[in-house]
Amino acid sequence: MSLVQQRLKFQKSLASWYAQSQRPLPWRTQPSLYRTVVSELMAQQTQITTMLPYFERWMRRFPDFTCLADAPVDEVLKLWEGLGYYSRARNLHKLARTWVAADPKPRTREQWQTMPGIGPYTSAAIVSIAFNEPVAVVDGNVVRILARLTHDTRSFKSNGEAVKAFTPLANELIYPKNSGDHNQAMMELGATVCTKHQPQCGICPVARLCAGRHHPDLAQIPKIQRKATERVEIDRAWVVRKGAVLLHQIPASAGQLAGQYELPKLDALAPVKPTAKPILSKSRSITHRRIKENIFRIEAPKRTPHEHKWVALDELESITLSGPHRRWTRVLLQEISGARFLGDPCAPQDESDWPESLR
DNA sequence: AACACGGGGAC
DNA sequence: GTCCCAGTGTT
Repeated sequence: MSLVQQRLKFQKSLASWYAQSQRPLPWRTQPSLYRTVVSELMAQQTQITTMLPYFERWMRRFPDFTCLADAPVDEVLKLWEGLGYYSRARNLHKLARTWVAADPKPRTREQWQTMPGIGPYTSAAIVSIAFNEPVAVVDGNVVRILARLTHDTRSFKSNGEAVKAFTPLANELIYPKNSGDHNQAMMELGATVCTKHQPQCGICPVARLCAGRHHPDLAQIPKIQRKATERVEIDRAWVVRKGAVLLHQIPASAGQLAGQYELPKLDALAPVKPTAKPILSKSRSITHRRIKENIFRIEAPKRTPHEHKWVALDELESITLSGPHRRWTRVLLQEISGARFLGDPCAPQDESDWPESLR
């Protein structure tokens, strides 16, 4: 008997488990279209426990589409600060303005998918939860559950391949009378029972329908190939003179961050690496690369190198620091100037947010 | 199809 | 350290 043939049992077992065992998340206990949209955007690539306090704070400040649409973008970004993937906040803000202006309001999946920040996953989540449209969501949780239920040991080239592979089955299994809860139940099961590490088959409501249940390799499913993480280390210089900081302007010929400013690379200014420890070390990830940046405090060079420029503090608001360095450059700037970069949503406002080395 | 985009939780 | 998280937009 295939899983699809037993889908009624599957749906029923899942639904009654979800009714009893779901976590009381704020967009479930007090549902609305707006809260559904905000929660789905915030939850993209972000664990629920991480975004939960942000969601509560957001709802206090922006309780509905209109309040959000009326807010300045800087304030929107400020409340998103720390969550990462800031284009989500910009898109959510744009979406609110679009939604308020729309008449009639978007309703179908196709209409929602034209909204900024809304792709195949989020459009399915919104229309199934808010409008009971029978469309399956397929995220990392659903892929993991379905691969294990069918004991699918294939190796997928990417997450996108895996999502594509399991979308038809996910749609076969959906419970059309309550597709919103069905979708949320699938994700809840993946988040709390069918977890990547140590799946809790003993309490799984659909264990008896699971082909992978008794296989020792269950926790290795699904197999999704990842590019090896490449590690890169970059040393940068922190040079201050008379209330100005030395920055490097990325050439206009550069592809991505052309014209923007960044902290200078250390070897462009100092022939030998300082013996003192860096005043700041931060790592960041971009796709398969892990970049560690060390910032050293050094003395001003005799000559200002090509493409470098002294930027006075009162000019700083008018230049664009390249995204990756923005937050930490502002922190350092704040230290020397004592200024509060109130206009910069990425600048930590409290001393407690500063790195240890600067307090 | 591949890559940029963040920061943190869990192991 | 590693992997992954209620993915989307751009090239």
